[in-house]
Amino acid sequence: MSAPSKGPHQHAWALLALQKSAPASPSVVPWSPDSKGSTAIARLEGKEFEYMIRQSRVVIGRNSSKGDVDVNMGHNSFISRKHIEIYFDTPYFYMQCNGKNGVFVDGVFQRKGAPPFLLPRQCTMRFPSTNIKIQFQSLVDEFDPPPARLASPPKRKLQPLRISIPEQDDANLTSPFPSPTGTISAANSCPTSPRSYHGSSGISHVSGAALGRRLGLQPPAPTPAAGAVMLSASGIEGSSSADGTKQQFTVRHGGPPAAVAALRNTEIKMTLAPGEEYVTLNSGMAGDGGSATILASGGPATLMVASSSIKNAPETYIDASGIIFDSSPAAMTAQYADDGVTGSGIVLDASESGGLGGSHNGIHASSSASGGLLSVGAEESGYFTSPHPPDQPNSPPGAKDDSKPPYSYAQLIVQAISSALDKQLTLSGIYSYITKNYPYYRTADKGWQNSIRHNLSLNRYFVKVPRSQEEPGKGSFWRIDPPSEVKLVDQAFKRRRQRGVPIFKAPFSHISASRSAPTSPSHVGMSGLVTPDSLSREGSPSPSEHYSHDSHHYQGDSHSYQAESHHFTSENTSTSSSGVHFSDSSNSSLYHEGGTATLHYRDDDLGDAHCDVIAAASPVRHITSQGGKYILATTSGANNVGTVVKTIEGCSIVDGGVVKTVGGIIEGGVVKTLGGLMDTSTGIVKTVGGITDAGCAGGMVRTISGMTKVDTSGGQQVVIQQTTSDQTPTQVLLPSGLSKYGSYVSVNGEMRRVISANTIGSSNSGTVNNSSGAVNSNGNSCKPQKPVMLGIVSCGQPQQGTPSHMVYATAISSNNGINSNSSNNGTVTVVTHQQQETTFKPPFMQTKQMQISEDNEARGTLTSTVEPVLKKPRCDVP
DNA sequence: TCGATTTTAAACAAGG
DNA sequence: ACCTTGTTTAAAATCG
Repeated sequence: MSAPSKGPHQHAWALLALQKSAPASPSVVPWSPDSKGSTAIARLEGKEFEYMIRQSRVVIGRNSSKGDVDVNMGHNSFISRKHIEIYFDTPYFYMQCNGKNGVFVDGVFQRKGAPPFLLPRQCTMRFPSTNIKIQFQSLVDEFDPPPARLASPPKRKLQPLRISIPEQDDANLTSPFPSPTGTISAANSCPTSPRSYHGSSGISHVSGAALGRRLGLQPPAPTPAAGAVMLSASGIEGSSSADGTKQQFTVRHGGPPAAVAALRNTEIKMTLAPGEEYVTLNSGMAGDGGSATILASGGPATLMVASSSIKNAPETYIDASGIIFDSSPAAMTAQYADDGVTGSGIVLDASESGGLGGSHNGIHASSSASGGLLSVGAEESGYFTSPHPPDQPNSPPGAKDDSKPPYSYAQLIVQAISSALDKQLTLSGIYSYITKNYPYYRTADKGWQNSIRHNLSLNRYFVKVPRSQEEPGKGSFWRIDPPSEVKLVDQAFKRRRQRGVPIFKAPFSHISASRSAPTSPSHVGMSGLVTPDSLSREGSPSPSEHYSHDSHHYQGDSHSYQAESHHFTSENTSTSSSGVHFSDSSNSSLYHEGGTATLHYRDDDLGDAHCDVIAAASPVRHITSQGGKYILATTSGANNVGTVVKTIEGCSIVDGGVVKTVGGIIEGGVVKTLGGLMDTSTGIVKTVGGITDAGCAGGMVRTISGMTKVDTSGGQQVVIQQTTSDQTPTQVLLPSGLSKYGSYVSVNGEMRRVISANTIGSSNSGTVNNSSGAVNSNGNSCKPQKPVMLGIVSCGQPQQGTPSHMVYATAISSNNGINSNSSNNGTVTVVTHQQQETTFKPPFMQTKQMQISEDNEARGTLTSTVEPVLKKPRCDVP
């Protein structure tokens, strides 16, 4: 697709190559003002072109109908028409940025409209959000910009100074914060101070090291403004003096416990020798239990990541593969202005960050409530959630950026959709997610978008949801086929073998490669790794596994392989046996509720997985997934007692460090259901995905498969539907016997909260009924309104032509556990998302009444036929 | 080599 | 007229 050799318009740049070429190492030539137009005074070099500057002013941007520029970078929405102007004012070159996204000069962000920037003799400019770079090189021999205004030193070879931090005994690693401290002082010849960070008051705590293995610091934009810069990363704080001659990094406690613990008693001092551009700091920091590396490039290192700093530093660039900070205020606002994101997130961008490269990630500073935790992922946008490719510490700069992500288009789509708050995205939203998280796709080449559309259309796992009439905008929303959502999401971040790339880099290899500190306990004894080869394909479900219905669709269809092709391996993903494991449970407690984080698959060695952090405290004890979400069940603080962690639909409890349930429901400390249940007194697992009727220890196990009788006393219906309010999740109306506030209904494993009958009857606020005449528990008719629920509540996996199927419905009374006063039959009305088989019109809502004939085995069977949710009917079958 | 899967390209239609 | 969105066909590329 973006292969340089292909594509029609492939590189308008090629034209530029015709302009003229200079020797690979252009010789410095004297320049005189009257030599304009004949003698090259500077040289620009892009990926596929070279441009000799012969005039005093050059405009770099993209051609448009309004005219051409001197250096056309090709069509790219991230590049403005007149993005950069370079002009010569004897004896220096200056750069003026007019592009709305700004530009990086040697990794330093230059915002739009900033004062003219004195270019060093040689530098690299990069257009934000792209990997498009231009090398600038002055050919004027008088050229010798004064150091004081040197933006940043030209990139030279990384010459890390490695400093080992004394290791601590493992026992102490997880113990809570003793008081630490050490300093890193780095003499530095670069005299700049960061710009407008509003002083240095805020001590920032950044816990990115949880995920990261490296910390990289990049110089801030050179501004005359003085003021120290505070730096904090995982308990490391630092500052640069106003004169820029010295940097001070102080390791303190004050970050999240784990980070603090990891760093405690650590004293770090290091000095940048003259000429040194980078300092690499290896420590036994938090995170993978291995190393954390600080890369401070030649300029004054600046790091601004903290809750208190966010508003002052709306953008921080961080290497996704590690933690590389490159603070650049305003850039993000510009960059993401189109998305209405204004500075609440931190963008990761590492194309120039010390050669570590990385895809975009987002981090989001936490509130003080979490002790300065910094979570990864800006939940607000839905775009900042990001996968987390494994490090490639020794890869060349930009290599990772440029490389194609090891995910199929189907996976990317799932990633995108699942990252959205409401689990749906428009096509353009999907594009945005991908381009923001995977720099590879930021090229002007649009072929991949075609492929995305192709996938959406062909893949039956993707369902199109029409916008409501009131909703403006073009295009439908795309969702993931609800019954498959968990499975797909779970697979969405599993790497596959890179197509065309023979060597698959094992996840974790970076850890062992870079780690100088002891392996964390969770890594020790890690076993059962499988070779990536065994998963290099998006595995088809094994025949014995569930979802066998898949094979029933489109049989005989010559293109069935396409409609069915995007299989994801079927695994148990709904409980703790999902195989998802935190890579470092002992001290990586840096995840923060509301953010996102990266998990590792321990059992299959598939590398990192994305997750939404529903809740997290320290240290993380357990992770599971449910409903496409990952849940971190944790304990709190030092005593590990009694932290209740809220999850999506219920909550988990950790009691005395023992996980009682994950993703389950707890009321009054009593585990009600879901996600596996254990008698903590005996350690005996009581249920798997089931429920008990009372407290775990003494309660009778009611179900194994998460289902029990639906109470139909009074002949009332169970109505499952959603309110009209977009803010409110799906809600469930139950008969009086069950319709108690705080009750839950589970449909196909998805827990739905029960709407209080009283609430419905009295206010009817926001809760609607469908037109089927269902009534609430008071017998009052609810206001008939069009249900807006699509897809989320499903009724099992309907099979074409199958007259009945199971409905996995669980109803739980909040008061007395399972309501025993139930009859044997009931009716469940489920609003499903149907698509007509014979037409090609958009799917429509359908309400089905389904009889549940129950037995005491707590399993019901739908006796009515539900139209198969056939997603992609073909137009013509030969 | 073969089949399954995935990617790429492109034609085309509809709608804004 | 142009662009985006969406569907569909066809074929190339990958991979086990």
